[in-house]
Amino acid sequence: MSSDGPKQALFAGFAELAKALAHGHRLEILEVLAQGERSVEVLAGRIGLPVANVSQHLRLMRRAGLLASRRSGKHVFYRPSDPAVLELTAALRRVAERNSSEVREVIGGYFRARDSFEPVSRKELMRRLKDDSATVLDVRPDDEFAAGHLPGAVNIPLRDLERRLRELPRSREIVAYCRGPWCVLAFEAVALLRRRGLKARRLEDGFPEWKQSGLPTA
Amino acid sequence: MSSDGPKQALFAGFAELAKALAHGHRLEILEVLAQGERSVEVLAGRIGLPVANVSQHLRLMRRAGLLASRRSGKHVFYRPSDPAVLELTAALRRVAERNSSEVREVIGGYFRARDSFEPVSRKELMRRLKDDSATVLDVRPDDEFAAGHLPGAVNIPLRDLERRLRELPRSREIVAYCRGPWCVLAFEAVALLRRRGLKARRLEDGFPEWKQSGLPTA
DNA sequence: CGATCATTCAATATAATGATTGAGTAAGAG
DNA sequence: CTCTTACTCAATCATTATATTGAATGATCG
Repeated sequence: MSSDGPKQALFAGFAELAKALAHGHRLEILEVLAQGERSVEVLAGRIGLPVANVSQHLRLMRRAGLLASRRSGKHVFYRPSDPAVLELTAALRRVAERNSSEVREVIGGYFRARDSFEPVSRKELMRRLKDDSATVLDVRPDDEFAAGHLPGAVNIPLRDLERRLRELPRSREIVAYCRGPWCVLAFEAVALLRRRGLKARRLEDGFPEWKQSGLPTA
Repeated sequence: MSSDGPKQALFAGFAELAKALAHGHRLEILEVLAQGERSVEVLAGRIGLPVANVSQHLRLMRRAGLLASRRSGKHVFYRPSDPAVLELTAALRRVAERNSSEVREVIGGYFRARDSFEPVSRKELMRRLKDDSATVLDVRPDDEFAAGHLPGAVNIPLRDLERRLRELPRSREIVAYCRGPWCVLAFEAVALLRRRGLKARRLEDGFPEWKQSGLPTA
């Protein structure tokens, strides 16, 4: 795995870590785990892959040092081994947004169309929470909501949003969020709400970023 | 390259970027390029690989968005496309230092032995530059020194250090630095200087980090 | 223009990675 | 103790990555 000198050995070690990140499914797994620890089975269901395959990816990431796991009864729960792991994925995202033509294309094509208005910053949302001038909507699945969410947030998973529209105020502005800056759920939610005539905007990123920036959670 | 939804397309794009980082030689190339732009040939010589091989790696990284290039006469010069790229490699390093057992082993085995005293922080070095209580030693090759260095630094490439020892003061403390936090050159330099009875310590990281933190350069 | 130099491209062999399948293991339930 | 559940491991095959070689391109210089 390592060549001769300590220099090469170090770079090989860094490269191992990067390899562990270098797969779409693994990044997707990491995004879900950023919401809170999960069992292999739940993860597999969430991202639509066979359990054995997810188990392989998890093992690889654990070996590389990205993940930690604990056993509780029949279940094994995985989680990011370190907050620095989330900073690493954030750094990856930032570079990709700005410098990867493929990524910029997707952003320009899909996301831009659904987000004609500016997203709400964390700071601005904090202000609006204080003077109670916005309804915060969490569109993640309920188990992720249960593992932690923004203070005062209402949880309506995206798949239920259409038939539970009446639970939302028509006059107040709604701020939707989900797993992270490019999580599709919040984009879809905002688009749906606007089509139905509600005032909706999107939080600039998701729950993990909110939590990591030290803001209060529930 | 991308599967169905925009979500998968995005993750695939992020993964492409991570793949471009996921090779020891490519990280080594990036470390050199972090010092300043370089031609393919010089790079190949610096890290000891065939030119064609380096060219392949460079093309791959440029396509992924990590690098930019410009042609000048017969030479093509490559450089990191964005300061965020260096932040990304720094994030990778941080996670590896703390969570990769392989990396921790190399650090514990090789580097720790050569660095029994604490490294000097950028802040501390700034203070000591102001009251002129330390000699700053840049042990990188002269072309990297020429492309930018710490103010007042003396350049003695590591390979010349032994025979140019008399150029260094025996009474003042010497602070050595090179390309980055785990660059071997500075470690070796400090070890050599101490063996010869000089007072030497290592800067906590290298020139790119100094520059990126906004401190003055020459 | 032809020679030379720096770089890239194309072709190839070798090696590593990823998904799938089915068997294996650990913990709890009955 | 056996059965079920949740996960991991091992083996396979298809795909993709890497290094090497030699040929092709692009730019300068005599």
